[in-house]
Amino acid sequence: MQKLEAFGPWKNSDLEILTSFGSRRRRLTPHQAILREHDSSEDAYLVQSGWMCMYKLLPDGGRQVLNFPIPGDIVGVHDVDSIDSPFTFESLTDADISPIPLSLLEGAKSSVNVARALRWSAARDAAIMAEHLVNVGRRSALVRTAHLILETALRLRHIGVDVSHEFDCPVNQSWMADALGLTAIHLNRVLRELREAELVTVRTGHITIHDFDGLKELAVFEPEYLAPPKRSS
Amino acid sequence: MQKLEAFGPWKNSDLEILTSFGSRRRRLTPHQAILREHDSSEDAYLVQSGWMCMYKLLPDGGRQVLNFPIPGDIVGVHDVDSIDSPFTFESLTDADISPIPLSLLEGAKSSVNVARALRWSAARDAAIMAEHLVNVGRRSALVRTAHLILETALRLRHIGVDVSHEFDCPVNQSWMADALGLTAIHLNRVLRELREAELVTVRTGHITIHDFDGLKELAVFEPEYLAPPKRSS
DNA sequence: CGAAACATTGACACGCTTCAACAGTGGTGG
DNA sequence: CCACCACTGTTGAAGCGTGTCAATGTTTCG
Repeated sequence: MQKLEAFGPWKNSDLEILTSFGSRRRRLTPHQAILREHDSSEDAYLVQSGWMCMYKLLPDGGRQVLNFPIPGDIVGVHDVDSIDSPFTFESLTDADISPIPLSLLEGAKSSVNVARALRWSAARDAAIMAEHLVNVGRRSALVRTAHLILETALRLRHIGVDVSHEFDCPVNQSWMADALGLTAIHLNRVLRELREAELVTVRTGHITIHDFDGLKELAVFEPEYLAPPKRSS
Repeated sequence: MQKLEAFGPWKNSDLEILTSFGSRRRRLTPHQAILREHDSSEDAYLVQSGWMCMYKLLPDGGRQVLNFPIPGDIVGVHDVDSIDSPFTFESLTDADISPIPLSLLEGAKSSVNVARALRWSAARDAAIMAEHLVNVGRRSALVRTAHLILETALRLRHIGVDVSHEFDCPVNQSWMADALGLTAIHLNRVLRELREAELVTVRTGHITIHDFDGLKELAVFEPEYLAPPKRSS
């Protein structure tokens, strides 16, 4: 809701639709898989609380995390006819998610405002993925890590989390490494560097940012791709 | 059209819509930028002929290629309200593209068949991007390169190019390296390895596959994510 | 013919991975 | 309440894959 504020003003009929997205609800414990690679699903999922994770596995056991969805994110908007999900989708923590039938999602687009919000959400997810690819393909481990931390902080801020100094982040070093295309061991050393540079401290479940500007400068972070939409009225 | 065959049977009204996508047409010479990062655009683009390229630039001059769109691909389906494109979109060769107003694209979804085709196209692009991220994040240079070559071959096959033995590919080593997150120099060595293993030969503008199965095995290539939709009738 | 873009090669440096070991931490059952 | 265990995090040493720098070859095209 926080995330969608900028789309207002909302009509009552719109709000009804948005509420309907949350009508069903599924409570999850950590590491419960909602969707596995090649699974098919008639639902998308709105994350209501908790941290989730989208990833792909390799035959050799390797893992590439695509994204860490947080509350307000919608996951799994695939083609209805396509058989398989391209990724696994599971909980990282206790979490609540709302399955949304894809047919309902399609129908909801009859509201111009809702359609616009969904379009924006999809566009933003694609932009995040593109930036992620740049991160992994073309930035050093240090910069890459700083970038991910900043992106995460900003995404949290957009859903109302105070991130100015420190915030909860249940992503452990293995998972973070698998998002960054690094080994957990090397990530550990990178995190030490960031700590010793007095930029940011990552502890289990918790991130403390000591020097926001310094981090931004190191990461050459340009936040536009995460920006909420301009109020169009 | 070739790509969309599986969506049939098409009604005449559907075909009219598809034809309308190609009504305008813009002819391009190599390395003409259609869209730059942070540009805004009211159009998406249907590639009619030629090879295109989507990429992001870094302040230090680095470049990460996101995709090489080929005929039949639709690029730039962003949120109408969002100000900026997350990537640059330019021609690699002589090319023809059809700008499609996003409003027209939205309107076209009133046809169930067209809407379905567009949904599938978007889902597929996302799947390609996800696989690309896995490639760059978690596979060795050799495997990664093999994978990109196979993906490219298959995408060409889906639009009717005979790819069984050899095919044209105007992507030079610099661009290919920037797609793979490698330096052009190292890619050159990797290509030599692939050639000496008698798997594939990449020459300027041309790729010859000597051993399709060997390549697939090396790349651990799973083609499902590129698959055309199941005929649903 | 000459110039520009592209491809190729060698030597060397460095970032990241690998393997191995150990320390901290939280949860569980005896 | 404590002992134990699983999970997570931390550190060191060594090796390898990829990047960097510099030079040369090759192709294309005006």
